[in-house]
Amino acid sequence: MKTERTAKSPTRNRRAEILDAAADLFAARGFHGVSIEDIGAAVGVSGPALYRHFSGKEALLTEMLLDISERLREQGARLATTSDPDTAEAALDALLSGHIEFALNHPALIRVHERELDNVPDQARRAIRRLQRLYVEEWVTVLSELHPACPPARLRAATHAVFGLLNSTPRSAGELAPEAMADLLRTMARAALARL
Amino acid sequence: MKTERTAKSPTRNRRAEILDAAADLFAARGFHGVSIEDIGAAVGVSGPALYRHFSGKEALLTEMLLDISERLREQGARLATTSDPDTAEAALDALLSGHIEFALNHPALIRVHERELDNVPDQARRAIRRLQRLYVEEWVTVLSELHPACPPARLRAATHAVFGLLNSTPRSAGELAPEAMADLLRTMARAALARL
DNA sequence: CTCGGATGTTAATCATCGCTAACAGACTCC
DNA sequence: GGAGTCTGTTAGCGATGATTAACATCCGAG
Repeated sequence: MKTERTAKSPTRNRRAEILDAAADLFAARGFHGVSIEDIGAAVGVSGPALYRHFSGKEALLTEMLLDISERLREQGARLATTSDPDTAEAALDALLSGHIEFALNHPALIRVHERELDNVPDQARRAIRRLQRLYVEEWVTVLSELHPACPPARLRAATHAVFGLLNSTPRSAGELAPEAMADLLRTMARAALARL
Repeated sequence: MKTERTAKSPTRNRRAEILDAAADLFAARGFHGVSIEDIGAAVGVSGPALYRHFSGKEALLTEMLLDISERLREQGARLATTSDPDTAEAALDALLSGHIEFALNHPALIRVHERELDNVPDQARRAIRRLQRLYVEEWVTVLSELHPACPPARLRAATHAVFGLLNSTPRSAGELAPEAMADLLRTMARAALARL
């Protein structure tokens, strides 16, 4: 175990650097609108150097989307259950705040996550969709406690609609200060979900 | 003026056919993910035949986005003023219903409108943005009557957020029947905009 | 030292794509 | 019946882009 961390550390950083840069580029111009050269240039290396870290462009996107979906799902599972198990209200608030924070801190990731799922190979796409579904179900579970009479299909659609609302952040960027934006989104989402 | 209409009618249909097919393809795979060949194949002709109707791929997208933005703006201007000029409530409801109907009837157009603005040439992009801005301002004007104390920046951000909510339709397609979906979206949007 | 792996570089390959060219059938109008 | 326009077709050109190959460099371990 002697030198393991020192040897891998630079690699890890490079990978993360590449993923970050690629996320920004994909968010701005779309997967097909960005070349391997572009991504390389964004991190200061040029072109085929990326193949030392990823097996290809699709693999890069795949890892990005898997990571996002996994983080959201994990966060969802954590927030929906831990905090104050009595009130579903509290759980919903936690989910809301968590999602808003993520969307405000990582607008590029949100955008890519929303737009580029179709460009990932079949098998990985299924895995990503599964994670997304689990995250949605976390919301639906909480919501169904607040609205027992509401059919699940409607709750699911409502959840997607709220995601659309919360994920509007990257499109209205700069209009409002982050805290003001967070407050606005929380207020609107809570109201939207209050009566279903 | 003798033969003008008969000569142009088939052309017009072809153009519309191409725009429709291209909208579906762009919505599904993104502008750069669709080839001229693909679009041609979708309408039963093959490849370069499209150049008889459009000067290029970018021109096709440009016309599509200009048309959408223009339709929304026109609809916005009409609905925000005509119906019951007394109550801003009624105007907001009209805007909401109009937008929901458009989103449900043209999910592909909504998706393209949301995603592909960056792929249109500078000059046209400015024109499209102007139309979008006018449409947003229509909403902001109505909202500012309902919430006089709310700063315009917040109203603008709220409008974008509601668009995000309403435009979530293409992503949660098939979960709910169209009328049920329209009802849900209207309910949620109204609630989200009730308190700002 | 020097060997080996990790990380880059440039040059070349191969496919795809947007677009143009050259040519052909159909229809209208004189 | 032939000229002209509209709408297609196929072949080809030039550019771009993903990926691979072949070749350097650095650096830690033995």
